[in-house]
Amino acid sequence: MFALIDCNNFYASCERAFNPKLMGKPIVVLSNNDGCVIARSNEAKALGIPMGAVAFEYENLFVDNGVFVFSANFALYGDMSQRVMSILADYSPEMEIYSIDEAFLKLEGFENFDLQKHGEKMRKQILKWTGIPTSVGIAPTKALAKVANRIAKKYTDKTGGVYIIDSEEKRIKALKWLPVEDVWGIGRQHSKRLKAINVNTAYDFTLLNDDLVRKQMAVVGLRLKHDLQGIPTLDLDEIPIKKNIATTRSFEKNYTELSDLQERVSTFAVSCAEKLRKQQSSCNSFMLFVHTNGNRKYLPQYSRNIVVKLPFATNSSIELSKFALQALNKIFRKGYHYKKAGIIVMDFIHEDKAQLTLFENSHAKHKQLMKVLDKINNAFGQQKIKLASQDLKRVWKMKQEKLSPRYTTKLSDIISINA
DNA sequence: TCTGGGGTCCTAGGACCC
DNA sequence: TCTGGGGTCCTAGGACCC
Repeated sequence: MFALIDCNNFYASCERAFNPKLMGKPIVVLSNNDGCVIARSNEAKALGIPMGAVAFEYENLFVDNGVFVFSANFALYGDMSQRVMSILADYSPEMEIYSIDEAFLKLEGFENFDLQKHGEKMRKQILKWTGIPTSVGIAPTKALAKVANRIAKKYTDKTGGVYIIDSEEKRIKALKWLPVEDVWGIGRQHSKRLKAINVNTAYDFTLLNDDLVRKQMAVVGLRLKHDLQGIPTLDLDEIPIKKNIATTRSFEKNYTELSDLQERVSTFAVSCAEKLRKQQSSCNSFMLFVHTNGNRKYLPQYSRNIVVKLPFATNSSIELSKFALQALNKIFRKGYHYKKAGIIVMDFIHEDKAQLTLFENSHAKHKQLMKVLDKINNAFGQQKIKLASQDLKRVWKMKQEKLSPRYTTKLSDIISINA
């Protein structure tokens, strides 16, 4: 059996965990630059605030309904996620961290366990130790565990937050209940096409013949169908080494000068290099893009990307930044209002297995240097040591007007309690 | 004034090889 | 009238996820 544990309204719940006054109150969390809504508490959902709502368009509704609004506090959410995951790791030797707020556990050899109790115990412990409410779905396949999780979440009172699909009747009942567009792996495009041929529920989908599914949705769709039928097809992905890493940002205002973009791009490159080193990868190529604000149709638009094949694999901040700035010079055009840029590094190789070339190689001393750099930045806070090409003065500032304290990762932000 | 950021996988088609 | 058959690698684009 597989269990899927999903944190309920994760970002909103993190904010609430440190601020009990928010219990039962509507909460929304905004994206970077306070742009749009990326998380909502149940109370906020009930007010009809959709996912992705543009914040300034909903300002009145927020005020009128006493909605508590937060800027995204990823330092807090990341740390809370780690706490939840480390608790879950004790519940099975095989675990896949699927996203910041979800994990699959493989329950192999748990035949003599009462899985309902096992699930309830997880929920209880996570809630007690972190303050985060969760839902648990358990089923013979990953896709069915997703379905079970949905039921557990929707009918928390009835299910105790844990739902198990362990019989054919339950499987069919669950699939008939689930609209096809809510199936994990069936998005907007596919569900539109499926509905056109009168496939409205997950159950209808499992009745289609293989060839049709294969033709319309490729092997991905076919695997999903089998998994929903209860034939285990998707297995745990245990050690996810990333194949691409990106650092991209919208700017708080428009940039017109090359020098402004240079500072930001250099910082994006440094951030990508740090993430590469964290998983011991080096990249062989990267893509840099810049573009203007697509929502400002009356301004001249410009959007360009450039893919750069590096002469050697690297994860050195210095080298990556240098190449990124060269690339920026190639695609920058004067006279535009730039709103967003980013770097995506690709084509990875283990940092120790990089092929040496005859003429040019990653600077040998950089490896040591980066080690020291990471150590210092880890100990004294991110960005303590920067490259000169980065934003040393840091004149820019992300719009984060409603940022909560970093309760768990910053010494000065830790709550004091008078007892 | 104001519109996020990060990933994965698959397929078709082109360029190239023999 | 009629123009082969088998590969690989790469890229862009589309679909999906959180």
